[in-house]
Amino acid sequence: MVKLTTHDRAAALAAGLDAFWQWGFHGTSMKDLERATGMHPGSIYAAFGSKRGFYVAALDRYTEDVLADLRRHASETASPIEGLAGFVEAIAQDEDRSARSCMLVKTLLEHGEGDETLRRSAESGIAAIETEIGNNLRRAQQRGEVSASLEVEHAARRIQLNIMGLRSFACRPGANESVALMAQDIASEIRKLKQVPS
Amino acid sequence: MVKLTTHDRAAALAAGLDAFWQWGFHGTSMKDLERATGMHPGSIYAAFGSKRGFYVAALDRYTEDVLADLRRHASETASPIEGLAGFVEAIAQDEDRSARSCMLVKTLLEHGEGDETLRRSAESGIAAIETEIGNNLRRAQQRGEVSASLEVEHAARRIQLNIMGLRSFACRPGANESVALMAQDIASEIRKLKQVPS
DNA sequence: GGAATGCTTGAGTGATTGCTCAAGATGCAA
DNA sequence: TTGCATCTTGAGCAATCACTCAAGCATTCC
Repeated sequence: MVKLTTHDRAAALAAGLDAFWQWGFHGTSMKDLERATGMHPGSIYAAFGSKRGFYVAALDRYTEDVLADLRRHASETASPIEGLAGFVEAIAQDEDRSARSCMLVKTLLEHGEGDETLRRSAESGIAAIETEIGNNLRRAQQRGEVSASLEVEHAARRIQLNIMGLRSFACRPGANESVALMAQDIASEIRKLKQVPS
Repeated sequence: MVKLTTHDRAAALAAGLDAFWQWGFHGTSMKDLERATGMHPGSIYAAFGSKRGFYVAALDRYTEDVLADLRRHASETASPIEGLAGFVEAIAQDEDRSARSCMLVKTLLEHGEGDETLRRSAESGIAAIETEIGNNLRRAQQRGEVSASLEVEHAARRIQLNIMGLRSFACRPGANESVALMAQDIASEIRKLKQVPS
């Protein structure tokens, strides 16, 4: 068999994600994607089927990245709560991406009404992240770090809402310092979950 | 002098806002705007100068609407804190618009990088709303409803971040019930500002 | 009525959109 | 080397994009 692809699919996905992340789905033309990936139109269509297919693949990759990041923070401390708090604090510190919104929220807002495929794709990513946050909270319960009576799903949703807000807030021009403050606020609210009379 | 416009500018703005709100700037074509407003291209350009000009005018109108809504809620109770809490609760109850994101956040995310004009326009709207929330908090301080030591600007930003998150969260397909719960959470957090030892 | 004024009209502009596909390049087995 | 299979290439497709402008129209003043 011949080699499957000359172009590195992972690299193309990363470049495409970057472009879509900057300019959105409608704002990114195939010409932009050709420039970003260094691929010719035919190759892009061979690899991803369509512009929409490319977007979905890039979005899936984004979700994987976020999940990996969450797990990395969780593995760095014994405390799952500290892991979550650290994850939130890191959002404000990442210089490259702190000024960028959550790609999943961006997708949801751009295609809130209309493109069902992309909306579903975004929703499943958001649900996966919510589940992962919930897993951390449940682990915290098992360790006795957090009250057993905590409604995990509700709390996970609340944390995700905060993250969504934080990442959107971070898009405001010149919001750097206040984003850091807000991240601290949210992180300390997460840590308050620990302070339960045992 | 002849009559200035056959078409009602306010009605055109409302229709245009509705279209842009659904499909975003890039996702809404001039054809869509013609259908939505019932105007012909020439008339739209005579009234608003360009597609971008139309968008900015619609966005300004949106900001005015939100500010008016905030003031209405504030005027309905003697307590500014109750006014803010009621405003947040109402987001989940508005059936037409509860599934729609904040138009300002949508603009910010769609043009996070790139269109300076639209980004500035969105930022100034967000700043105006933040100021209005701050005014409410300051009024609450003057009434002794809230601690005089509350950092008003910080608290206003925190509330707005919550609202941004809530409105984005509300775009998730089938999130109605949990949006209502989240809105209750946020409203009760606002009310907690009242519980200060006097 | 006639002229002047200024909005409305919509066919049409060139540019750009997402996408295709025949031709060329490349790699491997025999 | 030959033949086959696969991948890459990029000019070019119809459709759509934002936008224009000369002609048509309604209104008002004299």
